[in-house]
Amino acid sequence: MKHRFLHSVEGGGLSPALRRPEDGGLPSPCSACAVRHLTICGGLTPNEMQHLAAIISSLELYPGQSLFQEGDPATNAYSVTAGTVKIYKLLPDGRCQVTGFLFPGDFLGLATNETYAYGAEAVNHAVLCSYPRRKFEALLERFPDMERRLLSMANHELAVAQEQMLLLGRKTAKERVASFLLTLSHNATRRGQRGDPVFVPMSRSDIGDYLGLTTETVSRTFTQLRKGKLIRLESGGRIALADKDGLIQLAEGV
Amino acid sequence: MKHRFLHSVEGGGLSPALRRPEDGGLPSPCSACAVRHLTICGGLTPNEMQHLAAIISSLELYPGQSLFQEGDPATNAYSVTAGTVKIYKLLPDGRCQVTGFLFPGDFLGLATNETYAYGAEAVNHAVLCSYPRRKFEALLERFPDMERRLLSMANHELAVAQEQMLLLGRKTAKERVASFLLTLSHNATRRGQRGDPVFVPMSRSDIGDYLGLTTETVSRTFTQLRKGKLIRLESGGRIALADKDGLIQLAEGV
DNA sequence: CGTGAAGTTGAGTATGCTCAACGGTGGTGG
DNA sequence: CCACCACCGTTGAGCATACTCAACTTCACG
Repeated sequence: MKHRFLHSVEGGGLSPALRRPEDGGLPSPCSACAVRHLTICGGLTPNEMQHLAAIISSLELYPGQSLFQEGDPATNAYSVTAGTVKIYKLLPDGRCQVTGFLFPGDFLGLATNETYAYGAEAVNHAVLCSYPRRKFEALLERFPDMERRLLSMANHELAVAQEQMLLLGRKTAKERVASFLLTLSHNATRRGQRGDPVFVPMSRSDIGDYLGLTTETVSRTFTQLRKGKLIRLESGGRIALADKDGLIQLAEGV
Repeated sequence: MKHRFLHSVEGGGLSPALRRPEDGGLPSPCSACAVRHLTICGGLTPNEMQHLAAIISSLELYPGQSLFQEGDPATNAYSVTAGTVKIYKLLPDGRCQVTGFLFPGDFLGLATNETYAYGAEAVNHAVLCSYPRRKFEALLERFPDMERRLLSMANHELAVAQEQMLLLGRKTAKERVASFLLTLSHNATRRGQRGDPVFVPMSRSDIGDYLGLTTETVSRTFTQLRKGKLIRLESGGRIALADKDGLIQLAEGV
Protein backbone atom coordinates (compact mmCIF):
# COMPACT_ATOMS: atom_id res chain seq x y z
CA MET A 1 0.00 0.00 0.00
CA LYS A 2 2.97 2.31 -0.12
CA HIS A 3 1.84 4.14 -3.19
CA ARG A 4 4.36 6.64 -4.37
CA PHE A 5 2.80 9.04 -6.78
CA LEU A 6 5.96 11.13 -6.89
CA HIS A 7 6.92 9.72 -10.24
CA SER A 8 3.78 10.76 -11.98
CA VAL A 9 2.95 13.88 -10.03
CA GLU A 10 6.07 15.94 -9.61
CA GLY A 11 6.47 17.87 -12.81
CA GLY A 12 4.74 15.10 -14.70
CA GLY A 13 2.56 17.58 -16.50
CA LEU A 14 5.21 20.05 -17.48
CA SER A 15 6.85 19.26 -20.74
CA PRO A 16 10.60 19.41 -20.33
CA ALA A 17 12.27 22.54 -21.60
CA LEU A 18 13.44 21.78 -25.12
CA ARG A 19 15.96 23.79 -27.05
CA ARG A 20 16.99 23.28 -30.64
CA PRO A 21 20.54 24.32 -31.43
CA GLU A 22 19.20 27.01 -33.76
CA ASP A 23 17.72 28.78 -30.78
CA GLY A 24 21.16 30.01 -29.98
CA GLY A 25 20.65 28.72 -26.47
CA LEU A 26 23.69 26.50 -26.54
CA PRO A 27 26.40 27.39 -29.04
CA SER A 28 27.62 24.28 -30.92
CA PRO A 29 26.34 21.86 -28.31
CA CYS A 30 28.42 18.85 -29.27
CA SER A 31 31.89 20.24 -29.79
CA ALA A 32 31.77 21.79 -26.33
CA CYS A 33 30.34 18.66 -24.70
CA ALA A 34 32.38 17.69 -21.67
CA VAL A 35 31.29 14.07 -21.64
CA ARG A 36 31.58 13.41 -25.34
CA HIS A 37 34.35 10.85 -24.92
CA LEU A 38 32.13 8.82 -22.60
CA THR A 39 29.10 8.42 -24.80
CA ILE A 40 28.25 7.40 -28.35
CA CYS A 41 29.52 10.72 -29.63
CA GLY A 42 33.04 9.74 -28.67
CA GLY A 43 35.11 8.30 -31.48
CA LEU A 44 32.89 9.61 -34.23
CA THR A 45 34.38 11.12 -37.35
CA PRO A 46 33.74 14.84 -37.88
CA ASN A 47 31.30 13.87 -40.60
CA GLU A 48 29.32 11.60 -38.29
CA MET A 49 29.42 14.21 -35.54
CA GLN A 50 27.96 16.81 -37.86
CA HIS A 51 25.04 14.57 -38.81
CA LEU A 52 24.42 13.74 -35.19
CA ALA A 53 24.58 17.37 -34.09
CA ALA A 54 22.01 18.22 -36.75
CA ILE A 55 19.31 16.13 -35.10
CA ILE A 56 19.90 16.73 -31.41
CA SER A 57 18.09 19.02 -29.02
CA SER A 58 19.16 19.98 -25.54
CA LEU A 59 16.83 19.46 -22.63
CA GLU A 60 16.80 20.35 -18.96
CA LEU A 61 15.12 18.54 -16.08
CA TYR A 62 14.50 19.72 -12.54
CA PRO A 63 14.81 17.42 -9.52
CA GLY A 64 11.95 14.93 -9.50
CA GLN A 65 10.79 15.89 -12.96
CA SER A 66 9.72 13.02 -15.17
CA LEU A 67 11.31 12.54 -18.58
CA PHE A 68 8.91 9.82 -19.72
CA GLN A 69 6.87 7.07 -18.16
CA GLU A 70 6.65 3.36 -18.79
CA GLY A 71 4.32 2.81 -21.73
CA ASP A 72 4.78 6.25 -23.29
CA PRO A 73 5.44 6.14 -27.05
CA ALA A 74 9.19 5.90 -27.52
CA THR A 75 9.75 8.98 -29.65
CA ASN A 76 13.21 9.94 -28.47
CA ALA A 77 16.50 8.54 -27.32
CA TYR A 78 18.55 10.54 -24.84
CA SER A 79 22.01 10.86 -23.44
CA VAL A 80 22.71 12.43 -20.10
CA THR A 81 25.22 15.30 -20.16
CA ALA A 82 24.85 16.55 -16.57
CA GLY A 83 23.13 15.47 -13.39
CA THR A 84 21.62 12.12 -12.46
CA VAL A 85 18.59 10.36 -13.91
CA LYS A 86 16.92 7.26 -12.52
CA ILE A 87 15.06 4.68 -14.59
CA TYR A 88 12.50 2.51 -12.88
CA LYS A 89 9.68 0.04 -13.26
CA LEU A 90 6.45 0.07 -11.22
CA LEU A 91 4.01 -2.59 -10.10
CA PRO A 92 0.31 -1.68 -10.18
CA ASP A 93 0.19 -1.27 -6.40
CA GLY A 94 3.02 1.25 -6.44
CA ARG A 95 6.01 -0.92 -5.61
CA CYS A 96 8.97 0.57 -7.43
CA GLN A 97 12.21 -0.93 -8.68
CA VAL A 98 14.88 1.48 -9.82
CA THR A 99 16.74 -0.44 -12.51
CA GLY A 100 19.50 2.08 -12.94
CA PHE A 101 20.95 5.47 -12.14
CA LEU A 102 22.27 7.26 -15.19
CA PHE A 103 25.14 9.71 -15.12
CA PRO A 104 26.77 11.97 -17.69
CA GLY A 105 27.69 9.90 -20.73
CA ASP A 106 24.94 7.32 -20.20
CA PHE A 107 22.39 6.62 -22.89
CA LEU A 108 18.72 5.76 -22.54
CA GLY A 109 15.56 5.24 -24.46
CA LEU A 110 16.69 3.12 -27.35
CA ALA A 111 13.98 0.53 -26.98
CA THR A 112 13.30 -1.73 -29.92
CA ASN A 113 9.62 -1.44 -29.04
CA GLU A 114 7.27 1.36 -29.83
CA THR A 115 6.88 2.27 -26.16
CA TYR A 116 9.34 2.77 -23.31
CA ALA A 117 9.70 -0.28 -21.09
CA TYR A 118 10.49 1.86 -18.05
CA GLY A 119 10.04 5.33 -16.64
CA ALA A 120 12.78 7.94 -16.35
CA GLU A 121 12.99 10.80 -13.89
CA ALA A 122 15.59 13.33 -12.83
CA VAL A 123 17.18 12.76 -9.43
CA ASN A 124 19.16 15.96 -9.72
CA HIS A 125 19.01 18.98 -11.86
CA ALA A 126 19.96 17.27 -15.11
CA VAL A 127 20.76 18.15 -18.71
CA LEU A 128 20.22 15.71 -21.58
CA CYS A 129 20.62 15.51 -25.31
CA SER A 130 17.54 14.33 -27.15
CA TYR A 131 17.57 12.44 -30.46
CA PRO A 132 14.37 11.82 -32.42
CA ARG A 133 14.33 8.05 -32.60
CA ARG A 134 13.54 7.67 -36.30
CA LYS A 135 16.28 10.03 -37.36
CA PHE A 136 18.68 8.45 -34.92
CA GLU A 137 17.98 4.99 -36.30
CA ALA A 138 18.49 6.27 -39.81
CA LEU A 139 21.90 7.56 -38.74
CA LEU A 140 22.76 4.18 -37.29
CA GLU A 141 22.09 2.57 -40.65
CA ARG A 142 24.40 5.04 -42.30
CA PHE A 143 27.18 4.81 -39.75
CA PRO A 144 27.88 1.25 -38.61
CA ASP A 145 30.61 2.54 -36.30
CA MET A 146 27.96 4.21 -34.18
CA GLU A 147 25.95 1.04 -34.14
CA ARG A 148 28.99 -0.91 -33.03
CA ARG A 149 29.57 1.53 -30.21
CA LEU A 150 25.94 1.24 -29.21
CA LEU A 151 26.16 -2.57 -29.21
CA SER A 152 29.21 -2.38 -27.02
CA MET A 153 27.35 -0.07 -24.63
CA ALA A 154 24.36 -2.42 -24.56
CA ASN A 155 26.62 -5.35 -23.75
CA HIS A 156 28.18 -3.40 -20.94
CA GLU A 157 24.77 -2.52 -19.54
CA LEU A 158 23.82 -6.17 -19.74
CA ALA A 159 26.81 -7.11 -17.62
CA VAL A 160 25.88 -4.41 -15.11
CA ALA A 161 22.31 -5.72 -15.03
CA GLN A 162 23.54 -9.24 -14.27
CA GLU A 163 25.68 -7.94 -11.44
CA GLN A 164 22.60 -6.16 -10.09
CA MET A 165 20.57 -9.38 -10.29
CA LEU A 166 23.23 -11.09 -8.19
CA LEU A 167 22.92 -8.26 -5.68
CA LEU A 168 19.12 -8.33 -5.60
CA GLY A 169 18.80 -12.09 -5.50
CA ARG A 170 21.60 -13.13 -3.21
CA LYS A 171 23.17 -10.33 -1.17
CA THR A 172 22.29 -9.15 2.32
CA ALA A 173 21.34 -5.54 3.08
CA LYS A 174 24.84 -4.72 4.26
CA GLU A 175 26.41 -6.30 1.18
CA ARG A 176 24.01 -4.42 -1.08
CA VAL A 177 24.77 -1.04 0.40
CA ALA A 178 28.52 -1.69 0.36
CA SER A 179 28.33 -2.79 -3.29
CA PHE A 180 26.28 0.27 -4.14
CA LEU A 181 28.76 2.71 -2.63
CA LEU A 182 31.71 1.03 -4.33
CA THR A 183 29.99 1.03 -7.71
CA LEU A 184 29.04 4.68 -7.29
CA SER A 185 32.61 5.52 -6.37
CA HIS A 186 34.01 3.53 -9.26
CA ASN A 187 31.68 5.20 -11.75
CA ALA A 188 32.57 8.64 -10.46
CA THR A 189 36.25 7.88 -10.94
CA ARG A 190 35.62 6.65 -14.46
CA ARG A 191 33.98 9.99 -15.21
CA GLY A 192 36.95 11.83 -13.77
CA GLN A 193 35.23 12.88 -10.57
CA ARG A 194 36.30 12.31 -6.98
CA GLY A 195 35.72 8.72 -5.99
CA ASP A 196 36.46 8.78 -2.33
CA PRO A 197 34.27 11.16 -0.64
CA VAL A 198 31.72 9.85 -3.14
CA PHE A 199 28.81 12.11 -4.02
CA VAL A 200 25.45 10.38 -3.42
CA PRO A 201 22.80 12.58 -5.02
CA MET A 202 19.84 10.24 -4.58
CA SER A 203 17.53 9.92 -1.58
CA ARG A 204 17.45 6.97 0.81
CA SER A 205 14.16 6.05 -0.77
CA ASP A 206 15.69 5.96 -4.27
CA ILE A 207 18.57 3.88 -2.97
CA GLY A 208 16.12 1.49 -1.35
CA ASP A 209 14.16 1.17 -4.58
CA TYR A 210 17.43 0.43 -6.38
CA LEU A 211 18.69 -2.13 -3.87
CA GLY A 212 15.39 -3.88 -3.19
CA LEU A 213 15.25 -2.55 0.37
CA THR A 214 13.11 -0.07 2.30
CA THR A 215 14.17 3.46 3.19
CA GLU A 216 14.45 2.45 6.83
CA THR A 217 16.73 -0.50 6.11
CA VAL A 218 18.99 1.66 3.96
CA SER A 219 19.21 4.23 6.71
CA ARG A 220 19.89 1.61 9.38
CA THR A 221 22.54 -0.01 7.20
CA PHE A 222 24.32 3.30 6.65
CA THR A 223 24.34 3.73 10.41
CA GLN A 224 25.75 0.22 10.87
CA LEU A 225 28.51 0.87 8.34
CA ARG A 226 29.26 4.19 9.98
CA LYS A 227 29.48 2.63 13.45
CA GLY A 228 31.69 -0.11 12.01
CA LYS A 229 34.06 2.64 10.77
CA LEU A 230 33.61 1.53 7.16
CA ILE A 231 32.17 4.85 5.98
CA ARG A 232 31.78 8.43 7.18
CA LEU A 233 28.64 10.39 6.34
CA GLU A 234 29.77 13.85 5.34
CA SER A 235 27.77 16.96 4.52
CA GLY A 236 26.23 17.61 1.11
CA GLY A 237 25.38 13.98 0.45
CA ARG A 238 29.03 12.98 0.38
CA ILE A 239 30.16 9.67 1.86
CA ALA A 240 33.77 8.86 2.65
CA LEU A 241 34.86 5.26 2.18
CA ALA A 242 36.84 5.10 5.41
CA ASP A 243 37.72 1.41 5.00
CA LYS A 244 37.56 0.65 1.32
CA ASP A 245 39.09 -2.81 1.63
CA GLY A 246 36.56 -3.66 4.31
CA LEU A 247 33.78 -2.49 2.03
CA ILE A 248 35.11 -4.61 -0.82
CA GLN A 249 35.28 -7.66 1.42
CA LEU A 250 31.73 -6.97 2.54
CA ALA A 251 30.40 -6.33 -0.97
CA GLU A 252 31.78 -9.62 -2.23
CA GLY A 253 30.23 -11.47 0.66
CA VAL A 254 33.41 -13.04 1.98
CA MET B 1 27.86 -22.13 3.89
CA LYS B 2 25.75 -23.79 1.28
CA HIS B 3 28.54 -24.33 -1.13
CA ARG B 4 27.38 -25.77 -4.39
CA PHE B 5 30.26 -27.21 -6.29
CA LEU B 6 27.95 -28.61 -8.92
CA HIS B 7 28.83 -25.89 -11.34
CA SER B 8 32.52 -26.52 -11.32
CA VAL B 9 32.54 -30.25 -10.70
CA GLU B 10 29.99 -31.92 -12.91
CA GLY B 11 31.62 -32.35 -16.24
CA GLY B 12 33.83 -29.38 -15.58
CA GLY B 13 36.89 -31.23 -16.72
CA LEU B 14 35.53 -32.79 -19.86
CA SER B 15 35.91 -30.57 -22.85
CA PRO B 16 32.60 -30.40 -24.68
CA ALA B 17 32.28 -32.54 -27.78
CA LEU B 18 33.15 -30.32 -30.73
CA ARG B 19 32.37 -31.10 -34.33
CA ARG B 20 33.41 -29.08 -37.34
CA PRO B 21 31.02 -29.30 -40.30
CA GLU B 22 33.73 -31.01 -42.34
CA ASP B 23 33.52 -33.94 -39.99
CA GLY B 24 30.40 -34.94 -41.78
CA GLY B 25 28.76 -35.16 -38.41
CA LEU B 26 26.03 -32.74 -39.26
CA PRO B 27 25.25 -32.26 -42.94
CA SER B 28 24.90 -28.54 -43.79
CA PRO B 29 24.22 -27.55 -40.21
CA CYS B 30 22.65 -24.18 -40.83
CA SER B 31 20.23 -24.80 -43.65
CA ALA B 32 18.64 -27.59 -41.63
CA CYS B 33 18.55 -25.57 -38.42
CA ALA B 34 15.08 -25.61 -36.93
CA VAL B 35 15.51 -22.45 -34.89
CA ARG B 36 17.21 -20.36 -37.51
CA HIS B 37 14.38 -17.86 -37.71
CA LEU B 38 14.69 -17.20 -33.98
CA THR B 39 18.34 -16.33 -33.79
CA ILE B 40 20.89 -14.13 -35.54
CA CYS B 41 20.95 -16.50 -38.48
CA GLY B 42 17.39 -15.54 -39.33
CA GLY B 43 17.02 -12.87 -41.98
CA LEU B 44 20.51 -13.28 -43.33
CA THR B 45 21.17 -13.26 -47.04
CA PRO B 46 22.43 -16.52 -48.55
CA ASN B 47 25.83 -14.88 -48.85
CA GLU B 48 25.94 -13.95 -45.17
CA MET B 49 24.67 -17.40 -44.22
CA GLN B 50 27.47 -19.03 -46.14
CA HIS B 51 30.13 -16.98 -44.37
CA LEU B 52 28.57 -17.71 -41.03
CA ALA B 53 28.31 -21.45 -41.72
CA ALA B 54 32.00 -21.47 -42.61
CA ILE B 55 33.07 -20.53 -39.10
CA ILE B 56 30.64 -22.45 -36.93
CA SER B 57 31.11 -25.70 -35.09
CA SER B 58 28.45 -27.80 -33.46
CA LEU B 59 28.71 -28.77 -29.83
CA GLU B 60 26.84 -31.02 -27.46
CA LEU B 61 26.43 -30.71 -23.69
CA TYR B 62 25.14 -33.25 -21.21
CA PRO B 63 22.96 -32.33 -18.23
CA GLY B 64 24.99 -30.43 -15.66
CA GLN B 65 27.97 -30.07 -17.96
CA SER B 66 29.72 -26.72 -17.88
CA LEU B 67 30.20 -24.73 -21.10
CA PHE B 68 32.47 -22.10 -19.57
CA GLN B 69 32.97 -20.46 -16.20
CA GLU B 70 33.05 -16.88 -15.08
CA GLY B 71 36.49 -15.50 -15.76
CA ASP B 72 37.41 -17.95 -18.52
CA PRO B 73 38.91 -16.30 -21.60
CA ALA B 74 36.02 -15.45 -23.94
CA THR B 75 37.11 -17.34 -27.02
CA ASN B 76 33.72 -18.26 -28.43
CA ALA B 77 30.21 -17.02 -28.81
CA TYR B 78 27.39 -19.56 -28.90
CA SER B 79 23.80 -19.97 -29.90
CA VAL B 80 21.57 -22.63 -28.42
CA THR B 81 19.89 -24.91 -30.95
CA ALA B 82 18.40 -27.51 -28.62
CA GLY B 83 17.94 -27.98 -24.89
CA THR B 84 18.27 -25.49 -22.06
CA VAL B 85 21.35 -23.69 -20.78
CA LYS B 86 21.59 -21.61 -17.63
CA ILE B 87 23.93 -18.68 -17.11
CA TYR B 88 24.84 -17.70 -13.58
CA LYS B 89 27.08 -15.67 -11.33
CA LEU B 90 28.61 -16.89 -8.09
CA LEU B 91 29.70 -15.22 -4.87
CA PRO B 92 32.92 -16.48 -3.27
CA ASP B 93 31.00 -18.34 -0.56
CA GLY B 94 29.00 -20.30 -3.13
CA ARG B 95 25.80 -18.28 -3.31
CA CYS B 96 24.54 -18.52 -6.88
CA GLN B 97 22.36 -16.25 -8.96
CA VAL B 98 21.07 -17.68 -12.22
CA THR B 99 20.75 -14.64 -14.48
CA GLY B 100 19.01 -16.42 -17.30
CA PHE B 101 17.80 -19.65 -18.84
CA LEU B 102 18.62 -19.91 -22.52
CA PHE B 103 16.51 -21.81 -25.01
CA PRO B 104 16.86 -22.66 -28.70
CA GLY B 105 17.49 -19.47 -30.61
CA ASP B 106 19.16 -17.67 -27.71
CA PHE B 107 22.64 -16.29 -28.01
CA LEU B 108 25.38 -16.10 -25.41
CA GLY B 109 28.99 -15.24 -24.86
CA LEU B 110 29.39 -12.05 -26.81
CA ALA B 111 31.08 -10.14 -24.03
CA THR B 112 32.99 -7.04 -24.92
CA ASN B 113 35.59 -8.10 -22.40
CA GLU B 114 38.32 -10.64 -22.79
CA THR B 115 36.74 -12.94 -20.21
CA TYR B 116 33.20 -14.21 -19.67
CA ALA B 117 31.30 -12.26 -17.02
CA TYR B 118 29.24 -15.32 -16.05
CA GLY B 119 29.28 -19.09 -16.13
CA ALA B 120 27.19 -21.24 -18.46
CA GLU B 121 26.03 -24.79 -17.86
CA ALA B 122 23.62 -27.19 -19.51
CA VAL B 123 20.36 -27.81 -17.65
CA ASN B 124 19.29 -30.38 -20.18
CA HIS B 125 20.96 -32.31 -22.88
CA ALA B 126 21.73 -29.35 -25.14
CA VAL B 127 23.15 -28.62 -28.57
CA LEU B 128 24.86 -25.35 -29.44
CA CYS B 129 26.54 -23.64 -32.33
CA SER B 130 29.96 -22.25 -31.54
CA TYR B 131 31.51 -19.21 -33.25
CA PRO B 132 35.15 -18.28 -32.70
CA ARG B 133 34.82 -14.78 -31.32
CA ARG B 134 37.45 -13.07 -33.48
CA LYS B 135 36.07 -14.47 -36.69
CA PHE B 136 32.54 -13.70 -35.59
CA GLU B 137 33.44 -10.09 -34.86
CA ALA B 138 35.10 -9.82 -38.24
CA LEU B 139 31.85 -10.99 -39.83
CA LEU B 140 29.92 -8.40 -37.89
CA GLU B 141 32.11 -5.69 -39.35
CA ARG B 142 31.40 -6.99 -42.82
CA PHE B 143 27.68 -7.47 -42.37
CA PRO B 144 26.05 -4.58 -40.50
CA ASP B 145 22.68 -6.33 -40.79
CA MET B 146 23.93 -9.01 -38.44
CA GLU B 147 25.18 -6.38 -36.06
CA ARG B 148 21.82 -4.64 -36.14
CA ARG B 149 20.09 -7.89 -35.32
CA LEU B 150 22.50 -8.48 -32.48
CA LEU B 151 21.85 -4.99 -31.12
CA SER B 152 18.15 -5.64 -31.24
CA MET B 153 18.67 -8.91 -29.37
CA ALA B 154 20.81 -7.18 -26.76
CA ASN B 155 18.14 -4.53 -26.25
CA HIS B 156 15.54 -7.22 -25.79
CA GLU B 157 17.71 -8.99 -23.23
CA LEU B 158 18.16 -5.70 -21.42
CA ALA B 159 14.40 -5.31 -21.13
CA VAL B 160 14.13 -8.87 -19.83
CA ALA B 161 16.87 -8.16 -17.30
CA GLN B 162 15.01 -5.11 -16.03
CA GLU B 163 11.86 -7.12 -15.62
CA GLN B 164 13.87 -9.66 -13.63
CA MET B 165 15.26 -6.90 -11.41
CA LEU B 166 11.70 -5.85 -10.64
CA LEU B 167 10.94 -9.45 -9.74
CA LEU B 168 14.03 -9.88 -7.55
CA GLY B 169 13.76 -6.55 -5.83
CA ARG B 170 10.06 -6.16 -5.26
CA LYS B 171 7.99 -9.31 -5.72
CA THR B 172 6.95 -11.88 -3.12
CA ALA B 173 7.79 -15.57 -3.47
CA LYS B 174 4.33 -16.35 -4.84
CA GLU B 175 4.52 -13.51 -7.35
CA ARG B 176 7.98 -14.61 -8.44
CA VAL B 177 6.97 -18.19 -9.10
CA ALA B 178 3.81 -17.13 -10.94
CA SER B 179 5.83 -14.71 -13.09
CA PHE B 180 8.37 -17.42 -13.79
CA LEU B 181 5.80 -19.93 -15.00
CA LEU B 182 4.07 -17.36 -17.20
CA THR B 183 7.34 -16.24 -18.77
CA LEU B 184 8.36 -19.84 -19.37
CA SER B 185 5.02 -20.54 -20.99
CA HIS B 186 5.20 -17.41 -23.10
CA ASN B 187 8.69 -18.23 -24.33
CA ALA B 188 7.67 -21.77 -25.23
CA THR B 189 4.78 -20.42 -27.30
CA ARG B 190 7.09 -17.99 -29.06
CA ARG B 191 9.28 -20.94 -30.05
CA GLY B 192 6.26 -22.82 -31.35
CA GLN B 193 6.05 -25.24 -28.43
CA ARG B 194 3.14 -26.00 -26.14
CA GLY B 195 2.63 -23.17 -23.68
CA ASP B 196 0.02 -24.63 -21.41
CA PRO B 197 1.23 -27.73 -19.89
CA VAL B 198 4.51 -25.87 -19.82
CA PHE B 199 7.68 -27.92 -19.76
CA VAL B 200 9.93 -27.01 -16.81
CA PRO B 201 13.28 -28.70 -17.41
CA MET B 202 15.20 -27.11 -14.54
CA SER B 203 15.43 -28.27 -10.93
CA ARG B 204 13.81 -26.53 -7.95
CA SER B 205 17.29 -25.49 -6.95
CA ASP B 206 17.93 -23.83 -10.33
CA ILE B 207 14.57 -22.11 -10.13
CA GLY B 208 15.42 -20.87 -6.64
CA ASP B 209 18.75 -19.54 -7.83
CA TYR B 210 16.95 -17.77 -10.65
CA LEU B 211 14.20 -16.26 -8.49
CA GLY B 212 16.35 -15.35 -5.50
CA LEU B 213 14.68 -17.98 -3.31
CA THR B 214 15.70 -21.26 -1.68
CA THR B 215 14.77 -24.69 -3.01
CA GLU B 216 12.41 -25.18 -0.07
CA THR B 217 10.56 -21.93 -0.68
CA VAL B 218 10.15 -22.77 -4.37
CA SER B 219 8.77 -26.16 -3.48
CA ARG B 220 6.40 -24.76 -0.85
CA THR B 221 5.22 -22.08 -3.26
CA PHE B 222 4.46 -24.66 -5.95
CA THR B 223 2.43 -26.55 -3.34
CA GLN B 224 0.56 -23.36 -2.41
CA LEU B 225 -0.23 -22.61 -6.04
CA ARG B 226 -1.35 -26.20 -6.55
CA LYS B 227 -3.62 -26.11 -3.49
CA GLY B 228 -4.99 -22.77 -4.69
CA LYS B 229 -5.95 -24.48 -7.99
CA LEU B 230 -3.73 -22.11 -9.97
CA ILE B 231 -1.47 -24.84 -11.36
CA ARG B 232 -1.35 -28.64 -11.68
CA LEU B 233 1.95 -30.47 -11.35
CA GLU B 234 1.99 -33.10 -14.08
CA SER B 235 4.49 -35.84 -14.80
CA GLY B 236 7.71 -35.31 -16.72
CA GLY B 237 8.32 -31.82 -15.34
CA ARG B 238 5.21 -30.43 -16.97
CA ILE B 239 3.05 -27.86 -15.20
CA ALA B 240 -0.48 -26.98 -16.28
CA LEU B 241 -1.57 -23.39 -15.81
CA ALA B 242 -5.00 -24.27 -14.45
CA ASP B 243 -5.97 -20.65 -13.78
CA LYS B 244 -3.90 -18.52 -16.11
CA ASP B 245 -5.78 -15.31 -15.34
CA GLY B 246 -5.27 -15.90 -11.65
CA LEU B 247 -1.57 -16.41 -12.26
CA ILE B 248 -1.38 -13.20 -14.27
CA GLN B 249 -3.12 -11.28 -11.49
CA LEU B 250 -0.72 -12.79 -9.00
CA ALA B 251 2.38 -12.14 -11.10
CA GLU B 252 1.53 -8.48 -11.53
CA GLY B 253 0.99 -8.13 -7.80
CA VAL B 254 -2.56 -6.82 -7.94
C1' DC C 1 15.51 -53.87 -5.32
C1' DG C 2 18.96 -50.78 -3.51
C1' DT C 3 20.98 -46.27 -3.72
C1' DG C 4 21.43 -41.46 -4.24
C1' DA C 5 19.62 -37.27 -5.80
C1' DA C 6 15.63 -34.37 -6.01
C1' DG C 7 11.51 -32.86 -3.98
C1' DT C 8 8.39 -32.08 -0.07
C1' DT C 9 7.12 -30.90 4.50
C1' DG C 10 7.81 -29.34 9.34
C1' DA C 11 9.67 -26.47 13.25
C1' DG C 12 12.16 -22.74 14.68
C1' DT C 13 14.65 -18.58 13.52
C1' DA C 14 16.48 -14.33 11.52
C1' DT C 15 16.59 -10.76 8.37
C1' DG C 16 14.36 -7.11 6.74
C1' DC C 17 9.55 -4.96 6.69
C1' DT C 18 5.71 -2.26 8.86
C1' DC C 19 4.12 1.12 11.64
C1' DA C 20 5.19 4.90 14.41
C1' DA C 21 7.61 8.65 16.57
C1' DC C 22 11.05 12.13 16.43
C1' DG C 23 14.85 15.37 14.82
C1' DG C 24 16.85 18.09 11.28
C1' DT C 25 16.59 21.08 7.27
C1' DG C 26 15.22 23.90 3.62
C1' DG C 27 11.66 26.51 1.59
C1' DT C 28 7.74 29.66 2.18
C1' DG C 29 4.99 33.13 3.80
C1' DG C 30 3.51 36.21 7.34
C1' DC D 1 13.56 37.88 9.96
C1' DC D 2 11.47 34.33 12.03
C1' DA D 3 7.81 30.88 12.49
C1' DC D 4 5.89 27.24 10.29
C1' DC D 5 5.50 23.29 7.52
C1' DA D 6 6.66 19.57 4.68
C1' DC D 7 9.95 16.32 3.58
C1' DC D 8 13.83 13.59 4.47
C1' DG D 9 16.47 10.86 7.45
C1' DT D 10 16.92 8.26 11.72
C1' DT D 11 15.61 5.23 15.34
C1' DG D 12 12.60 1.95 17.92
C1' DA D 13 9.30 -2.00 18.66
C1' DG D 14 6.92 -5.68 16.91
C1' DC D 15 6.02 -8.70 13.15
C1' DA D 16 6.02 -11.49 8.80
C1' DT D 17 8.15 -13.57 5.13
C1' DA D 18 11.40 -16.43 3.68
C1' DC D 19 15.61 -18.96 5.43
C1' DT D 20 17.94 -22.79 8.03
C1' DC D 21 18.15 -27.20 9.56
C1' DA D 22 16.23 -31.62 9.56
C1' DA D 23 13.40 -35.57 8.47
C1' DC D 24 10.95 -37.99 5.25
C1' DT D 25 9.11 -39.27 0.54
C1' DT D 26 9.45 -39.81 -4.28
C1' DC D 27 11.78 -40.78 -8.32
C1' DA D 28 15.34 -42.18 -11.60
C1' DC D 29 18.76 -45.31 -12.47
C1' DG D 30 21.75 -48.99 -11.90
